[in-house]
Amino acid sequence: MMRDVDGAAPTIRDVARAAGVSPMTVSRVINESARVRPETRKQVEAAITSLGYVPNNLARGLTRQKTSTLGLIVPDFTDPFFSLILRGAEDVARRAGFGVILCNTASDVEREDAYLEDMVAHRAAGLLIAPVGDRSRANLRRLVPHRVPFVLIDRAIPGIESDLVQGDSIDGARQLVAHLIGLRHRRIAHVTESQDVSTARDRLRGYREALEAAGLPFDPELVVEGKSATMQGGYDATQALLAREAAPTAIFTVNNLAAVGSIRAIRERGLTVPDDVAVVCFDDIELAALLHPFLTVMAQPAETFGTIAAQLLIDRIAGRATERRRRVVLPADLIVRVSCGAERGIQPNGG
Amino acid sequence: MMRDVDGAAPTIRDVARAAGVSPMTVSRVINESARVRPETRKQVEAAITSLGYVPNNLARGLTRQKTSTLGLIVPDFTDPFFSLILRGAEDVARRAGFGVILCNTASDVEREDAYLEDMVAHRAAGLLIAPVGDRSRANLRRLVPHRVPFVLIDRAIPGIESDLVQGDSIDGARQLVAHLIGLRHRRIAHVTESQDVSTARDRLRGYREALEAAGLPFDPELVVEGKSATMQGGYDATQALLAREAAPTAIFTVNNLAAVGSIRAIRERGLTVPDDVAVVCFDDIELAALLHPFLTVMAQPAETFGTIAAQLLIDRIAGRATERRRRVVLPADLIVRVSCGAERGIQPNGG
DNA sequence: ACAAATCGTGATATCGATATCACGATCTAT
DNA sequence: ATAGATCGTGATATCGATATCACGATTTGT
Repeated sequence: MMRDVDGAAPTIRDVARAAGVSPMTVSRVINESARVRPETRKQVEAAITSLGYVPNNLARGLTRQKTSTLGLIVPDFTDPFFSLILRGAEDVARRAGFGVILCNTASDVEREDAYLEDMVAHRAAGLLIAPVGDRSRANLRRLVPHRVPFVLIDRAIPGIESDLVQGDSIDGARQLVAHLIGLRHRRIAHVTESQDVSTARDRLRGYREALEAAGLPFDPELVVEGKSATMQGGYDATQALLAREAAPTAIFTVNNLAAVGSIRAIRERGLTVPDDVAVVCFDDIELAALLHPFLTVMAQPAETFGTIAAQLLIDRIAGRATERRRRVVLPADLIVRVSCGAERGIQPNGG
Repeated sequence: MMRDVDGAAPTIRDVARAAGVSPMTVSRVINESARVRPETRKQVEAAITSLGYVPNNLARGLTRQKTSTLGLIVPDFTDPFFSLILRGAEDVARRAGFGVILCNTASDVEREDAYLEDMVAHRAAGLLIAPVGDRSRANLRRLVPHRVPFVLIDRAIPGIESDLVQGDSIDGARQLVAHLIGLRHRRIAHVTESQDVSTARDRLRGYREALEAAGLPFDPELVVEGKSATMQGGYDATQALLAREAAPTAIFTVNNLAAVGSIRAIRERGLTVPDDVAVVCFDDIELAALLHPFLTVMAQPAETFGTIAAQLLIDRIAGRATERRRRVVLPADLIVRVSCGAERGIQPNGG
């Protein structure tokens, strides 16, 4: 077994000693910035590789008073929507020389707060945040005095005037519901989540607008708020819906995970999608769709959410941004598959 | 608009001044460790909240010569298998007071190397690594002199004697193939990835063992190595397979993503799964399965991979581990659904 | 009641890298 | 040829927190 000469990791001083120069010169070499005699540079580089020296980021960040780390905070990174955002953001960040710290809030405001404080403690250069909801407002406000720039993703928060990348939830919901109406559905339910989340509010609004545009009445009984936009939330809400006397013939769920739960609940009741109940939702599940093109969805360009948000943030960190907030709204695409019942022609099923 | 009194973030010195004590006393308060008069503590705590002070982790890490950050390095965190691992690991880490930095290598050895160096620079307390493959060996070796403890996840690397959490790929593959054989398949193909990856080697071995046990010949023509264990890899490999004269009646793919690609290729050729070609694979796709229980898989407890690996790592960091490496092998479960053709009874389709 | 132990607090040095200023050596311009 | 600019390098202070030692004040034991 080989043993290191020295137990601790080599420092810039060790390199300096080995190369016969001052630490300052080593610093110049590793930062490629200043004028160093080529000969000296070579000596230093040799010392660096022979010692396996890696500069200490902590010390660097401390003196420089800033790091090149971005924080990325999402409610759940196993959700394909968010994991795509992460991938997009990570890619752009890395290309720009930033490292990325990922945080999973599990839609828990306190956990979110803990992570935000963590990021402040780490002196992250900036944050990309898909907040838990409006209740995150206090968390984000606490960020301001620390001067950490951040960009909100997917969810807006009234009163928070930061940069923002989001989808067009209102119009997307309108389209989805209009599509159902076009298929002759009249009793269309909406499974949503806490109205604390801007996308949930917007989608509910789009739902109402679509009904109104078609001259259909809005029935509050048909809107059920699951505990969260997850399978469990969708499942529970749908069970409640189906237990009603006048059950809906179609359901629009606030996102893809809720739709999966919804479909489970429908099937467990012995009903069929789309024959008994049509289902549409926001956000695609790419893997599932490839295996079996089933779910009719309003697909958002999730990865692009991530890349654009990262770009906005990096611009701002670099001071390349205007003072004013920037708001990017990306359009969503209606992808018609089986679950809405469209392939059966324009025949209604509810009569 | 409110303006901060001071432009910079408050330091421990600012808190000390505000509370009328020395920085050392503030340090004692925020570390809850030492004896501080309750009265003093209260004053300090008041100063902390009023200033919104957050201790600087960089400085802390520098003096303490260690951080409470774990690095988590995976080939692709949009892959549901890895994203579950992440969730498990992140959960355990957080509970133990560790932050987590996530890195996506995109199965690129050089990118992996860059990330590892990053983690060393950050002085991460330890690393959880699902390596790209055996070619990661050099990367990992470079870690040793820095004394960064790490745990390998999912993939072993010959010659790297670290802690390791993996599934039983040999037996899992054996079971999957035996299942196909039990369904009377005789020409069973295997879509694999680079043999640089231990799981790919093991699964190939299990495949061979199952054939052997059944007295079936091993035909190298039926083993195709995709460029990667992704949809594209599975798609390309399967296209090649189906172009052969004696096409297989069943395909065992090295993982779930490859299976999705495989199925696409099969369908594009106008064939049906499982009637024309049966498909089985490693790793479940939970979301897809809930929507439509189709894929017959060998399901690994991915989240448990993450939790156990994190525990092993944290133990080691805390010095609570033995000197010897620990190797945890978790069993996989065969989940029979549609794609293998089992529901058609034991009727063969190939003759 | 008095020595000894304990308590609460502070002064100082340090972690590793870099910003800043300084300084001798070399180069440039006229 | 000589003043002035430029180059290459180093010395020193500093970033923010903490380890360590020190020291007066209080408590404890007998």
